[in-house]
Amino acid sequence: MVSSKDVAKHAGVSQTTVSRVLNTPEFVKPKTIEKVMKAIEELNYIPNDIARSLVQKKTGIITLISGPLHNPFFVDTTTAIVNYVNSRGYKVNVYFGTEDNLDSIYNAVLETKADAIILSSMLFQDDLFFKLEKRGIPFIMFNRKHQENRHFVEIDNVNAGYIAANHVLSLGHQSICWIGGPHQMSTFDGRYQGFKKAVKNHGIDAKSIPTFITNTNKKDIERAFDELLKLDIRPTAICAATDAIAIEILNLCLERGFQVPKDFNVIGIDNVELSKHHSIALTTVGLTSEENLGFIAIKKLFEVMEKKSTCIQQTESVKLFPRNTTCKNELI
Amino acid sequence: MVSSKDVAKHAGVSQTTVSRVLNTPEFVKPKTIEKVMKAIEELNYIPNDIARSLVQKKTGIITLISGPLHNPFFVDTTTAIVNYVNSRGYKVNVYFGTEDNLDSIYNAVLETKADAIILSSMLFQDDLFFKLEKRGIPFIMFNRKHQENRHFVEIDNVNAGYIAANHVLSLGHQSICWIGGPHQMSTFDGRYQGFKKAVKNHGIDAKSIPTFITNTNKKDIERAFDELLKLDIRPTAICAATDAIAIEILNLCLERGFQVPKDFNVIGIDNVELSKHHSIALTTVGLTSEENLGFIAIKKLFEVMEKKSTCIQQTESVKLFPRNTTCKNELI
DNA sequence: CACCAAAATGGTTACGTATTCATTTCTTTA
DNA sequence: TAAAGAAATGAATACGTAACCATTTTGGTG
Repeated sequence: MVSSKDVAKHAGVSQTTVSRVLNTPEFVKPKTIEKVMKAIEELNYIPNDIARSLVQKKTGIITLISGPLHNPFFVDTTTAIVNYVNSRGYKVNVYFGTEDNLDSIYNAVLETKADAIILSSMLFQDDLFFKLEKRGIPFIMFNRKHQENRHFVEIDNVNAGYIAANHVLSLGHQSICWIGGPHQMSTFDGRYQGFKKAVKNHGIDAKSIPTFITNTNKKDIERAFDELLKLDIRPTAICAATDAIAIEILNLCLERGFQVPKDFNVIGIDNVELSKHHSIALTTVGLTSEENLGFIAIKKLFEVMEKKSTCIQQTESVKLFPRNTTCKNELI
Repeated sequence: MVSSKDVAKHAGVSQTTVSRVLNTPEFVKPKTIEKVMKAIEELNYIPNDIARSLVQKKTGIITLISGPLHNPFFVDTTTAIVNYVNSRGYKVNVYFGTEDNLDSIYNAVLETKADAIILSSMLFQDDLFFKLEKRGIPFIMFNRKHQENRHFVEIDNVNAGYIAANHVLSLGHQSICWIGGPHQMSTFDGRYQGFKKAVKNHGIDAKSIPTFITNTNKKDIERAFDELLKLDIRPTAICAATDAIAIEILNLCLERGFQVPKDFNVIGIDNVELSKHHSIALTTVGLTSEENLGFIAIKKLFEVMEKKSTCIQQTESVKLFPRNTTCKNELI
């Protein structure tokens, strides 16, 4: 391992000067720069970023705790976040959190020196929030928020749920249902609140509406779908809390020989890139803005790191994206 | 920032002992461990992994240079790689390489102290290969290989191309075409070689077959597809070099009002997770083994890091996965 | 030519840990 | 109880860089 000392010796200058050539060349005589650069070249010297981190107390690393990529939402956000972070000259440590591995991820992350953390895995009540605040590293949540109501960027979940339910109800569907995830996550909770509100607005008793609260892995969604098929009155429209769930429902429908939207209407929330594919063409609710939620969040996080902002509390507006998985209820 | 020295002082021991408590507690008296742990607790001490990296000359970081996630192949490999690396207690620096940003990624990566590198972006002739060997860091390529023929895990690309072409030809399609990427990438080159071989085996002059070599972003694929539609004899089967291309072709077909497989048969290569979705149901060619290619590669990389292996040269066998985007040519 | 300010360079230290080697303390056994 | 060996601890150092402060060199001016 060739160090800046070796370069210094080889160039006949001090290590300090080598450091200056690389960081503040404007304070070094051109001729000296030349000498040092030549030595760097000849010795094939590469600065040790670890040593630099130690002395500067900056790692240039952002930690991302994302959900798994089989959820297309995280495909979009991970892309946006990683690319933005790298374009800013930082590195990204990526973790894909699931129910199983979150604890070990948190342990690893808390023992890692990163300049900031961006995560989506936070629960509404989560000790992690306080651990992070105690740790003193800037952090931001995207998609989900904590009950402390700080450091988050989310979509207007309540309104999204409302718009989704309202859409299918307005299309004449009398018998609808909800498939969502655990309400410890602000996302699912908010969206379901909005869903219920729309249902009530249409004069329907929310309690009469079949509601499936499930984990979001494939198997559990399938289990919920099987339950759904057993209902006495089979719903004509399925409101899914996320596009990921909706797209998996789509898959299950086709697998079982049902047609969408003929047999079932399906609507999601998130307006994921994949939902735009013409083989999917999922009706969904998503950001009014063109920007990706992960992108909005990571930009905000950099603002915090640069002390331009201190506390982020941002809720983005949403709108309907009608596509081919919903249609007027023919039975009317 | 509370350091191990602070803990030492607070516990009334030396810094060395603090270090030992954390790393080799079997050499420390139980009572001393207790004292130190109490101090760690009280001071809320967290070891500085950067300082540790500096002295141990190990960062615990693996660099992953992947392709972009809008390519579903990289969704699968990134998932497999990141999860495996994290399960081994390492961290992953992720980059998504495109035509535009590869140079800056390489610069960043070469200046980053990682314990190893796993990448898919290598060209068949690529200076990067030699730079990496010079750098002396273990590295492995997945999906693509370099002409030096070392450090790679790939699928049997030639056979994959052969199987794909053979499949549609055997279904009675006389007029077929090829859409692939630049041949500087071993993947595209190998697959096209196999495609041509199958064509010849069916007594067709390979030169008569329309061949579109395109960049793999959405716009360029669309451009190729438009060219395809202008052909005098419109092909009934489209062989795509990757599932990513095939799935985008699917999208374009539907967008333009064509039906698959009625108007066009489409076949891909890679057997990407998304291809199994019933809305897509893409016929494709993929690994015989159940394991993901990224998973195979990252396991091999760890073997190299542990000096169990030195040079990886692995080609995995493939087979056909017939689904709904291909069918017998009705015109026969 | 002498002097002074500005420019350029160098010596030393800190960052926080693991490691090496030396020293002290404890345990066992004759 | 003394000696020898084992167990436990500590002091000093290295890792490779940036930063701070001190020193030398340069260039311009009277």
